[in-house]
Amino acid sequence: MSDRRVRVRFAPSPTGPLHMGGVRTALYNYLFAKKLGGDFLLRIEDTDQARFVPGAEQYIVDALAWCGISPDEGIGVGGRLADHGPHAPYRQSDRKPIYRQYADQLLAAGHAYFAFDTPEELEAIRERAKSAGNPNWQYNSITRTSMKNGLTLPEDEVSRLLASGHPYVIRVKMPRNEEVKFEDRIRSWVSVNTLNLDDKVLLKGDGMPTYHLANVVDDHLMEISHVIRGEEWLPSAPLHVLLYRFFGWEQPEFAHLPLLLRPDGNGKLSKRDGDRLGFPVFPLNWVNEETHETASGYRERGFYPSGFVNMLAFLGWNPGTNQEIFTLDELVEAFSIDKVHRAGARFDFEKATWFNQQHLRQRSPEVLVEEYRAGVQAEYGIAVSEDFAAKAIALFLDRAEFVSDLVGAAPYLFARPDAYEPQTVAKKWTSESGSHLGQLVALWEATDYREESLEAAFKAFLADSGLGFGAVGPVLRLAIAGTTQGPSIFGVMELIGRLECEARVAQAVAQLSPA
RNA sequence: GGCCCGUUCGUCUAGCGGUUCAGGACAUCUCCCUUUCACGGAGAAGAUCACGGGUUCAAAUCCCGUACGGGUCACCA
Repeated sequence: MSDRRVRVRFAPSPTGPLHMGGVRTALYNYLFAKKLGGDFLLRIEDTDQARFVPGAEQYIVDALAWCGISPDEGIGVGGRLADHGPHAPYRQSDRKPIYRQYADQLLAAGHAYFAFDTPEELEAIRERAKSAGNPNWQYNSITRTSMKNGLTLPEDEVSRLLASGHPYVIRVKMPRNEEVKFEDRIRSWVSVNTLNLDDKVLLKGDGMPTYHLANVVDDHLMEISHVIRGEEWLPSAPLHVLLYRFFGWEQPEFAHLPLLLRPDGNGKLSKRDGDRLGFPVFPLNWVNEETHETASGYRERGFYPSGFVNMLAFLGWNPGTNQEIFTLDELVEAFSIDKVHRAGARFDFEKATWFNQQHLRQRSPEVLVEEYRAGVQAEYGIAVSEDFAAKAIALFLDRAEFVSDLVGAAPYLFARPDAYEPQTVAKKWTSESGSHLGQLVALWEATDYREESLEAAFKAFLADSGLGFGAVGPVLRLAIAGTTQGPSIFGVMELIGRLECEARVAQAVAQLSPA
């Protein structure tokens, strides 16, 4: 549109935890801004005081910080819950005094008017209309002529009502029959006739602006160049276009993002879907203060922010190449708003875990070692060495999607088996098994107890005794790990060491081949 | 219901008038590797590009209808 500096904003309302759809909206804004060398701001839209939820703002800031989506301006810069930037404050409740003058400006220009109808009166009218067969009564260019407002009341009556403190709102005076067109960056031209639009409230009875006024005023004041938001805003975009026109302001470019759909059935993914579908819908855990219920988050589920963000980016966007694994910085480089898909994207948790698996494998070894050690400490209360961690990771990385898999998949690295897989015992453990293991233990005694040596000695034993791998291998696994699943058993043995291995063999023999 | 938006394998998507009887990824299945489980490798199956009309020498790609899906219709964002 113009050559002004790219400035975008993410403007959530603190009515609860931010869900993943919101995070994706923030992400696309961020990617767009960073790709174009612009600014990404976080503004809090808390004009509805009734719906304010304590902790929600902090949650939003924390969630974005975890994802690495860092605001340049507004709230949450540096992960802190404070205003930062030349257009402060960035919390709309703190900007309350600003909006009135703009509503007055519209009033003076004849683009808005006072309305004195109470919520109760409106409710009654809607009820009446509904029973008369009109399910959707609107305060619009037709009905306003029979309502209690600045357009129908005599001037002195309006002044009297205003002076007497009668509650009122300020509504936009929607033009009667006009085609409003704007070019959406993702959907191309969108056009709506004002016949279908109503006289939306701009300034509420409590003096607070509604979203429509606040968003237009703030976007203008904060020099926002592109409004990138969810598709649920598309129906009210024409109103916003009209407001820019009424104010005589340059209109930002619009881009309405496709919605995230539920994996089951239909409809958009909502906060209420929570854990009901077996996966988190929030980036971070959220504890409901009233019910004390916890809604689970991707972070606590073991996701890396990079994997989570990568997955989100691909829900509705694609670089046009076959590359799917991206870091945040790579996403910035590859991102283009024009490649955002138009249709809603159904979320698939399995693919989400695949993304994390890919990111797990791309972790640097040093970082992974530290994550592993911390995980083992937390899970088993054991401090393992870096060397141990590195070896364990090498052994288990191929079968893990999360760090927690690395830690949790092998409890037998940290404790003796307390049970032996019954099916395998029944199938593989014979009267000879104890003797075989005894001979192996003796053979291994002479080795350095490294994976290769253990395996070599094992093979030599098989050759000498004429036994097949199947006769002894599973038995050995059983004795050491209790299960037949897992990586090279010799690698596991090296890790846990000779003493422990011998003790485990003794335990298995005692339990499975009682003398 | 009105208005708006959308519709390519089960899912996420590539494709922006011809070189595509549609490519990739996840999931599924088969085989190989591994006498385990994974990983990896090779392959298979899976989309008459929602349907119907046009436009064009030529359409998944452009236009119009229809169907279906979604969003939205508050002094909520």
